[in-house]
This record gives sequence, C-alpha cells and structure tokens, in this order.
Amino acid sequence: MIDRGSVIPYYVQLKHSLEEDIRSGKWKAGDKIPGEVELIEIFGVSRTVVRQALKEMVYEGLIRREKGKGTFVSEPKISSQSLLQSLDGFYQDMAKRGFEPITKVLEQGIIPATPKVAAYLKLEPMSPVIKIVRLRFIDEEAIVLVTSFLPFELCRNLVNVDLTRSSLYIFLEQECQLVIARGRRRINAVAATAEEAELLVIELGAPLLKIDSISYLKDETPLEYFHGLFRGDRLRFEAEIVEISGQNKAWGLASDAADTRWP
Amino acid sequence: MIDRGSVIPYYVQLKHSLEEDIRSGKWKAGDKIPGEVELIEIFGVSRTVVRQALKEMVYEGLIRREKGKGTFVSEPKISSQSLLQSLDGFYQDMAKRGFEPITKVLEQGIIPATPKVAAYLKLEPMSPVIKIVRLRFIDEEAIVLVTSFLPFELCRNLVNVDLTRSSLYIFLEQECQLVIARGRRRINAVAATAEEAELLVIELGAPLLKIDSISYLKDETPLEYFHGLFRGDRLRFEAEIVEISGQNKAWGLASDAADTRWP
DNA sequence: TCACATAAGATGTTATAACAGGATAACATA
DNA sequence: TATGTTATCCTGTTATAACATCTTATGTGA
Repeated sequence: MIDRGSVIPYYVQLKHSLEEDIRSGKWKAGDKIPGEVELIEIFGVSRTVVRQALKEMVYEGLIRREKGKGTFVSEPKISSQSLLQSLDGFYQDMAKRGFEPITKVLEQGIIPATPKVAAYLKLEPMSPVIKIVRLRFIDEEAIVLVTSFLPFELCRNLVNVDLTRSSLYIFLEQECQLVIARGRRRINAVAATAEEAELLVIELGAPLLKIDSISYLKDETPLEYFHGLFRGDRLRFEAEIVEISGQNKAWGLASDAADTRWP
Repeated sequence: MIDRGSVIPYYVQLKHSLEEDIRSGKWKAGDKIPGEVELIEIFGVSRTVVRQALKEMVYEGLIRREKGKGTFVSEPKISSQSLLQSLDGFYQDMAKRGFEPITKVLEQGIIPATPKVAAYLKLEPMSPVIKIVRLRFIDEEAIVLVTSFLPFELCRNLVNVDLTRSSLYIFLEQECQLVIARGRRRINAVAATAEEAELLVIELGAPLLKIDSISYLKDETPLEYFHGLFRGDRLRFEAEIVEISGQNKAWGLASDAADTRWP
C-alpha cells in the first residue's frame, strides 16, 4: 500500500489511503478505525508515520481520537475541500453539480490606486493596480458582483487575460507563480444600491451579503483585495467550527438552491 | 523554564512560554524565532518536544515555518481568542472595550419541538425543548435577536436561569458539564420583517445578517440550535483563512463601531 | 570577475524505544 | 450477587537518532 520509491512522504500516502477508505464509505461516521499498532502492521511503517498521518487528519476534522478508546471517523463536514478561494471553489462546485457558471467581465484595466486600495495592498497611493469588475451568473441568473484589485507589478500580463472562462486564481498560480497562502474576509449585510440592483436584477434595497477580502502570499505580500456583493436570497456562507487546541476552522460558500438539507 | 514536576506536558509548557514571548512583544510579526537546536539547548528538552510545540503553534496560525530558512512569527490574527461561541465571545470583547452589553430575555420556556428544530437537534418531533429568545444591546442599541433551542433533557434546570447577565455557554459548561466541541454556522443576508424591525429599531426591509447555528458536544450530540438576526449596518463577520494541509480556519464576529482599521 | 562547488544551518521525514494514563472487560474475592 | 482488582488495549508523551532537502553564505577555480 505504501510506495517506498515515491517522493511523497509515507505519512501523506497513509493519510491519502485512510481518507480514501472514509470517502469510499468503507468506514462511516462514528466508526472506529484500526488502532495504531494495527495500522503499523498493515502498512509496514513506524508509529511515527502512523501518528503523523492521524494527527493531520484530526486537524482536518476527518477523525476524532479518544485516549483509551480509539480513533473514530467524524461526522461529514462541509462539502467543498479547499475553500481558500471561496469564490472559485464555489463556482467549480456549481459546475460539477451541473449548473453552468458564467462570468461577464464589466471592467478590466490599470488604474492608480485609491488611498483605501493602496492601504489594503500595502502600496503607495496612486501606484498602478489592476482593477477587474466581474458579474457572475449561475444558470443565467446574476448572483454576484465582484470588484478585484491587484498590484500591477506582481502580474503585469493579467491585464490582457480573458477571465470569462478561466479562473483568476488558476491564472495567478500557473502563469505568475503566485500562490495565496492566507486571507482575511469580512461579511456584512447591506442593501442594494440602484446600480447594484440593476446589475443583479433585484429590487432596490434588497439584502446583499457584502464580502471584503484581502489575500496574501506566503511572504505576507498582499496579492489581491476584492469586494463582492452576493444575493442574500440565493447564496449563503457556511462554517464548520472545530475546537482544536483553542482554535476554529473552515468555512465556505454555498447556494441556497443546492443541498437544502442541513446540517 | 520547564517544570518537570508538573502534570502539564513539556510541549505545552514550551508552547505557553513561546506564546508569551510573542504576546509580550519580545518577538514581533515577521521576526525569526530561535531554531529547533537553539530551543533544545535553552529549554533542555528533546527535539520531539520542541517540534510538537512548534507544530501546534503553526496550526494555530501563530507562527510560520519555512524549510531551510527558519521559523517566523505570523501577522497578528483576529483579536478574539476562542471564537467558538462567537456570540458570547463577542459580547465579552465588547465589555472589555468599555461598551455595556445588555441582554433582554423575551421568552424562556419549554415547548414541543417543531419538525425543523427536532431534526436539527436529532430529537423526535414534539420532544420537549427549551426555547430562549433574547434581544441583545450594546450601548443601549438593539443589535441582535437570538432564538435558541436546546434539548430539555440535557439541561433541565436551564428553564429557570436568569440569562440577563450571565452567559448561556458559561452556564452550560459550569452547571451542566456540557462543553461544545464543534459547531456549524450559516450566514445569509435577509430583509427585516415588521416584527424584527420593531425590536431592532430599524426600518422595515433593512438588511440583516441571519446566522443559523448548530453546536455539538464531543460525542456528536446536538446541544443547541439557534438563529440570530444581526443588524447588517452595525455588525460584521470576520474570517482569517490560513492554508494548512488543505484546510482553512478561524472566524469571528466584530462590530463596525470598534476597530475600523482593517486588516 | 563570474560561475560553480561546498559547507553550514535550518526545517522535513522516518524509525525505534519506552513509559504514562484513560477505558473496559474479564476475573477474583467478599 | 456485588464489588474491587487486574490485565489488556488504546492513545498521549517524551527521548534519541539518522538522513533528506532547502536556503544562504562562503569559497574556489576558470
């Protein structure tokens, strides 16, 4: 089961194997999985490897361990895997479920940074930034209006990319080697302005979820600031909160149409 | 520095010590902290202990490690520590900042569970549940309307507790030994109904953040379902998202009044 | 001077070992 | 029968050791 010639660490391989067993339904929520010693014998690895794999799975909320009792499969969590780029992840989710996600680029160009944008991106005011305004649809219904700002110097060729079909984050990662390491989001409820209402085809003053976001590279360089306006009646945010050494984690975006059962 | 007679594991003690150094400002964001070998010498513990302490701090987002380079203090995160019980944590935060949080209990009693509530709490319909409706104020301004449901059998004496000044979660923990292990939240934007608008002293149709939440005990027993309606113009949710082995984490509630600088 | 090689220092991966301590069921005793 | 003890299984904690691999700085040779 463990490929000893692979460059992938044993504990990662073991983790994948166990995750697969859970995903496949071999072990269901609440089931007890084999103990450490048993896993050592099955996979022929040391306890260090087994424990590292299990520890990561605990952090990911996949399993729960109890001293003296054993290791158990946790209740299934929110569907989407990596929700870091909630927007894109969400659209890819929608695509998988058969809904057609369409993006309409309303504006794309270089502008001098406003004081607010400059502060968020840690730039000098008036520095060149790329502004992108996108209106996104699901099943021909306008769902969200997103305005993004990125430092021009970090990705000069972004100005000319067609974002109608391709993902901004995939482009940044594959063409510019820019990988988001962390981000910060704010969620407000606001009433739609006339302009917003027209674009989203809703009534003036209808409730919208307003998301402000800043994303950073590994070395803390701000890569993107955006604010998105989501139809409150069509989209919601979901969060799975797990107490792990005093911290919480995981959140994501979902639509009201899909998956009405909850939790 | 390490108390070898203590029941507290070495790695936890080491973690606390390092956390204190960061909190005290000895090491600031971006600073490089001593390497593993150095920490081994300073604290007189093995590398296992050092690495376990550092690993947990990485998971908590306090530090960031780079192979071949070193270990660095991360940018400060969202203020509140444990945001599991976002509501209470938020009110305690407010209290610390000098705002006076007031709670008005509008309803508190036992009712038969509706089908929806029963499903969320994994009970039979019509099972007795405790319903609590609270209106919460900050600086004499109504901010949020919360409706909670808890299984009557889990905390029979909750019916008669005065929640005007004390926290629901503190009561559950201290009086009933009920500790929340994980939870799930949903955030929507909705328009205020006439009744809601009157209670929160806002206009009919004003945008509200609607939070649905289910909290579970360690053994997956549902403890509480609640839905809260927050004034969208006064409150917001914040999230710190960190990529850690494919997962994200941390979110919390904050007010618009306090802390206008962002991030 | 430039380019490549090397060394040093840092974290990442893996293995082995032993003991501590919670949980549970089988067993023995009153 | 009831109770207490023990054995056993399980995860939690700690230590030691060796090698891998990435980063940076230093140094050497062309």
